[in-house]
Amino acid sequence: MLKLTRKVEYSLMALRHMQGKSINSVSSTREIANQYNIPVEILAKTLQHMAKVNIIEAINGPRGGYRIKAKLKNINLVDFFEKVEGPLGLSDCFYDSNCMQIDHCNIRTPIQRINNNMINMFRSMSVQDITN
Amino acid sequence: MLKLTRKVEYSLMALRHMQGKSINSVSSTREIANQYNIPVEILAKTLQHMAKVNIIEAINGPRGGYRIKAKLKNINLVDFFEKVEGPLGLSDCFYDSNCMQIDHCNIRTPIQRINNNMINMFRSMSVQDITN
DNA sequence: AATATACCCGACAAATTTTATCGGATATAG
DNA sequence: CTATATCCGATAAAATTTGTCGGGTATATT
Repeated sequence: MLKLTRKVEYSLMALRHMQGKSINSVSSTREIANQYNIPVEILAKTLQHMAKVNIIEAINGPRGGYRIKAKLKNINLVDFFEKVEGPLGLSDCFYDSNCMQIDHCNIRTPIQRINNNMINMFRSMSVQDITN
Repeated sequence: MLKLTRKVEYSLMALRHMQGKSINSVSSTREIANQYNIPVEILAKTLQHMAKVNIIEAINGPRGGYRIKAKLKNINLVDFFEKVEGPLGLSDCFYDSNCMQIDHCNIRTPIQRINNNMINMFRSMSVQDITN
């Protein structure tokens, strides 16, 4: 409960890796996977996804790879988590409402308060705060 | 990702339910399960567990049930989550370290910072803040 | 043009975690 | 005695997360 997924972790690790390199150099999937002991195919998907949502960009062909495209300083953690993993929320009922308890639930409002606190906390941090 | 489990939700719902009743009256598993549309057997286990960690206490026999035992005001959410669900942490590596990446990981420290923020946030709220 | 390297992507499979069920036990009020 | 309620380990089902496979496209280099 309350854990990051590997997909998010791998994404952050890759971003941090790329950020340590000069601006125009690229990092290949294999290079990153080897260095951090990540299964190549999983990392490949993860990076493809980050490219699709424009956080990084892909350079095809030999000597290709990925490099950072977005300004990491301008992406807060809520945006990042949602781009990588989908909607955020301590309970599903805050974004998708077919819950058996919906009519009887007596803790929806209080949990929403905690949820808001959590969201605010994540929104106050940028991806760069982590990859730096 | 970052969701509460049903066990935690059911626990909070039950506590809130009990808190709405007079001090010495008890609530049976069946009563709570019916009212909030929770599978009886699951709720039974959940309540048994809460009794074992002394948050509530069980009264056996007919006309028995559970009632609140601890001062909910004095239990912060970190303690509560850990009593109900076990250790808390955005990544396993903060409490159990057999991770393949441990020697290569480049985001351990930054994630620990977020983790601390989250923990502090939860520690600043009591169970009573939710059940009231 | 051929080749080797690297990204692209859908479908599927394994593993893990969460959620739920079953069966039979003990305690006690009436 | 009996009915109601808690107790509890074992197991099964469901959902989610994590990982694999197979075949594709793009392009730098020779």
